[in-house]
Amino acid sequence: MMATSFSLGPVQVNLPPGECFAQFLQSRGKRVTAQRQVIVEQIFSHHDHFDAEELISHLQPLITDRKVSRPTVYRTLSELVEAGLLRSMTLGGRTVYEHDYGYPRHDHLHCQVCNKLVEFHSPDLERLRDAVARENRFQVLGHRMFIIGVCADCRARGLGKT
Amino acid sequence: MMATSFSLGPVQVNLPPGECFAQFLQSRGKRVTAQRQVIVEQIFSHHDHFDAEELISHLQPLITDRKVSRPTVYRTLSELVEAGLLRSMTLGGRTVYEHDYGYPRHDHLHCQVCNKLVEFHSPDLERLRDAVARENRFQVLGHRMFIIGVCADCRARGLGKT
DNA sequence: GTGACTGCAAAGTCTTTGCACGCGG
DNA sequence: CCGCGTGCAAAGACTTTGCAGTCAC
Repeated sequence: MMATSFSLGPVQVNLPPGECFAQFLQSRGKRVTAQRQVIVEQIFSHHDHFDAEELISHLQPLITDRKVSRPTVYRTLSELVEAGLLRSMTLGGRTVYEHDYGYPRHDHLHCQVCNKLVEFHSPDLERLRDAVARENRFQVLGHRMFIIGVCADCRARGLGKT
Repeated sequence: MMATSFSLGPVQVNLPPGECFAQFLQSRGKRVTAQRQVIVEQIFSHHDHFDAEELISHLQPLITDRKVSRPTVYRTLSELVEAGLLRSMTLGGRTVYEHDYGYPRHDHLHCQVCNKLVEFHSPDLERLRDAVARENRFQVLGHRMFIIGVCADCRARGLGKT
């Protein structure tokens, strides 16, 4: 029985994200600082999509107390992507992040009205991707797929009729 | 036999892009100005992907002569997207445009090394998209799919080995 | 101890906006 | 001639960088 309400369900992982990040840092001769720890903790305390600004607003008290600064948040986000803990995508000009550790690969439906991101997973999409890449003699590193549209809620509210 | 070298081949259209844009403008009570005309002409003079900065550099003489300004280029690009003549996507923080008039719908392989965009078309992808959207009760407006990888050229040059 | 990390302030990059003049319809 | 469109300058949104003090190891 699952206590989580993730739409795709968690994936088996050995270490909590913080540990994993610490190992990554150590393997690079980087340091495990209070700032990096608190940022990872905040990020993995719940599953959602977020951008730097949203993360910063969640860290607001720490920012105000000068315990964490805006540049450090940006710097740490890059490191987390490097470490494979986060995935990043660009959505309407800003960089949006999501968990890529303890969470299955997936793609998104993007509601143009409420800006919501809904996740889905499709093995067929990956097969299609690999086939196309093969035809074009591309080495696949990954992909990004967004289905753009209007979600059921917004349609129900009559906001998608335009 | 085709004289064009487009990777996907042109599509039948009634009007040249400039005409089409003029009609769009008129239908909205907007004006057909010299600036708008020269910008559309430049954009559709050859088929490629470009961002605002690249377009501006192609228009450099006109910019220097104060015949066209940077804000006008941005404003016109938005109008062309609205008019359905261009499609836009965000790639690494900047907005990239491509023809969406007289050219078939397609998706892209994106080479991480040389930054090249290679086009492909897959009806299967659209079917998959529609099926996923239906499952999630989304009204489909479109999609964006990027296959991220390393192109054959870059791999041949040994640049994809990391 | 020493060098990586941080906060701060400032700069960068891309894009948008306010405004007064100019020109299309 | 009305008012949309323009160039200009400036602001804006988001992100990065230079630097000197600080802290992890």
